[in-house]
Amino acid sequence: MSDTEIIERQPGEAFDQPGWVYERIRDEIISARLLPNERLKVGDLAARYGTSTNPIREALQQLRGEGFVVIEPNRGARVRPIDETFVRDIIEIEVLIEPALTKWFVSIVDDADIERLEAVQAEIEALNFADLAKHGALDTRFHQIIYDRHYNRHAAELWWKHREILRAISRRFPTSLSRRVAVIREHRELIERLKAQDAEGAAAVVARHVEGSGRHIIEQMGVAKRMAQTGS
Amino acid sequence: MSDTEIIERQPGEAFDQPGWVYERIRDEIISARLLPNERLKVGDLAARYGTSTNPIREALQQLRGEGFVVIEPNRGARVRPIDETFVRDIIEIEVLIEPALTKWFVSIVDDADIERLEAVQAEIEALNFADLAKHGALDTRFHQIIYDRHYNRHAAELWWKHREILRAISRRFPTSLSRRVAVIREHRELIERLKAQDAEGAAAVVARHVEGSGRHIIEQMGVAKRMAQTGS
DNA sequence: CTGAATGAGATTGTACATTATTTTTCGATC
DNA sequence: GATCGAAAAATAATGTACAATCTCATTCAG
Repeated sequence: MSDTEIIERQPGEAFDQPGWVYERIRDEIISARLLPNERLKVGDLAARYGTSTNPIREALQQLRGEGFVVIEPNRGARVRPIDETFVRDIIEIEVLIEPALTKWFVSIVDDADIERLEAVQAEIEALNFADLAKHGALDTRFHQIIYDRHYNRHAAELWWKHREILRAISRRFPTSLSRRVAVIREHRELIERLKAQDAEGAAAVVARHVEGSGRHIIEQMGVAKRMAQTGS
Repeated sequence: MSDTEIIERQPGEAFDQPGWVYERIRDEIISARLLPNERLKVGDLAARYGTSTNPIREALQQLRGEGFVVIEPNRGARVRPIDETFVRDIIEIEVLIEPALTKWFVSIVDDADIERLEAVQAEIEALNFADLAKHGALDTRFHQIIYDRHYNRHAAELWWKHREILRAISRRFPTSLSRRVAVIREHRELIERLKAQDAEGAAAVVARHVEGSGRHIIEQMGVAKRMAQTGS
């Protein structure tokens, strides 16, 4: 572990429910505060989070199930690297899934859906990327309107899981100007296609949207990596 | 829990490694011996498997991460239903992913790959569904040849996870004659398309193959359900 | 009949014992 | 004197036992 600070459990926040340790470790992995392939010793983590070892062990098992951690028998847990390759892999899957989900949405979309999409989109444009975390939340909500109603819960969950990873990663980086423009434009285009009941067109827009988002994140990760190499 | 038999840990088998409890519970969920939505009490399970509660708790957390179990805070774990809907959802995702993986495979396939595929296919045809479990293993190996070499490890893992679920489910049911014929035919077709470097054709065959496999499993599940209703 | 108190049952957290692995030490051999 | 290897100590994972907390059902007073 790079630094050995102790994380306090403050009663005010959501630090009481079982599972708060899981949230923290997961966040530290995704946000790269825990380095790729770093060993995760239950003793260390327990001291760090001020708990006994059991909550740590259970959190690590859950993270293993989700693929964030690799555990070898009798040898403990390691951080699975969240690198450009990982993002590329996720994006490739999303490029397949999201258009498919969108296509079906066209067949059930109604006026209320459109209104909600336009409302969120208006918020996004009003915010104009001033607050990255908030933008991420809004953008998630935008797409969630489309995917939440889908009958395929498994696919929607998979999207959600991938979404959270990508959101956590991109929280670390600025959004380029060209990307900002593209996001706004593609969202508007998507709404238009949905209004026009154009399933193929909507799917195509989403595919571009996802791919562009992935490319942008990977680029930013590359920049950050080069900065880290030359900087320190 | 329907029956309260105690599962012995026999040293001969793989019953010693940490994680053997996980395997067992997972298997019992997929094979429907643990009923959908059934409560999973750590105390009961510990008694059943002859361990203390910790291994159970960790297994449940891992299963939660994988989506087989749902845990509510302070209310314990429940079996996520593995029903027709679940299978349909998985298949829909696989219909998207597997053709994409196959397409890429066409661009790197060599003679050795083809030979391996043909060898496994020969084994499958020789066995001719005489042993369902063995057929499942062979069929998995067949497709694994194609997916294992893919650069997108995340997609390959997803396929593997889905594959294991479907294999465990279909292990419970017989394979209809028409499905047997279709499996053999489609495998042969796939090999032909791969030989011909026909990416689109290969992808189309795989899409049909996956869809047919899903349809068959769902049908069998429906039959079994109706039998259970009238039978008992 | 409603609703708060109570108690059983189950989950979650803590402490410790056991077992496996890794590192270190020490001695034999080249 | 250096190096390789085996034994032993240290470190960490895994398993067991138990305490504390939460939930839910039941009971009993108003």
